[in-house]
Amino acid sequence: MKDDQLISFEQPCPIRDVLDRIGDKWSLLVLHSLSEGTLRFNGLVRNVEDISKQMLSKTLKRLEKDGFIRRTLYAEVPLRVEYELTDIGKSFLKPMAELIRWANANHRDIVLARQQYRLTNSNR
Amino acid sequence: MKDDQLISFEQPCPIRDVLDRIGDKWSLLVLHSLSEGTLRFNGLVRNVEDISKQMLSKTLKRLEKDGFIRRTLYAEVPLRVEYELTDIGKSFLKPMAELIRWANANHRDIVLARQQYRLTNSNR
DNA sequence: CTGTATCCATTGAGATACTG
DNA sequence: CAGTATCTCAATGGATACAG
Repeated sequence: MKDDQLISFEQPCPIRDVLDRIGDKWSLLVLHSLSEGTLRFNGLVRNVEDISKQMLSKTLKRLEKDGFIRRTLYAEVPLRVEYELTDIGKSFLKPMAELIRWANANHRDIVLARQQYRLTNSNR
Repeated sequence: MKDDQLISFEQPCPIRDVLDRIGDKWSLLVLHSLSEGTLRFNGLVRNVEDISKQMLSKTLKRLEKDGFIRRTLYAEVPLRVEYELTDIGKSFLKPMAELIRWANANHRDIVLARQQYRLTNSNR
């Protein structure tokens, strides 16, 4: 596949479709949390900084629906539910790590560019 | 840097900050369009499938503000404006290509997982 | 040619309270 | 323990018309 054909515009566009899932506020953080291993619901609440139970619930459902994670219910008392990455989820860790690495490495430059932009366009 | 420290929760979290910029609907497609070289406004409108002038304008402004692209105005008649990637923008192409490659490679599996999920949970 | 202004519909996200 | 229901607010995105 040639580089200039990386983005396909067939319906639905894969990159658009994938971005719609992981481009939200929490998905990447949840996936990262699960990269170390299985976690329970409240474990994720504690592990993912500042996420509410409600947003975690929604995020987990979407990720499960798209096959990134697997939900296992143990009918015990009290209830136990475990979340873990599927093969799809695990394979996604690699490009995700690249993205995170880039973000960490370049965040400072972006912040500086933003400041410079504000200075240059203070005459708005 | 250890892998489990890839995501920093310092304020502001770099990955959150970067995702907020490129996680929207058009940024990635615009950056990809510019990866081949300089383009003018209407060139981008033609190049980026289905984007409206208004969304292109907003997207370009954000990308410029964050230092991903550079806008050059030529005061001719008629007006000419050129957009091109900055060094930050160019360096971002690498992790972006990884992401796109993954999306293209795994999109089919995601669609299948989604169908399977619907079948399994038809008793909702 | 290169945009901006305005209005509107949809979605994401947070707070709180409640359930099996 | 593991969620859901409801409400509200803010941000995104799209259509159309207008402007320098």
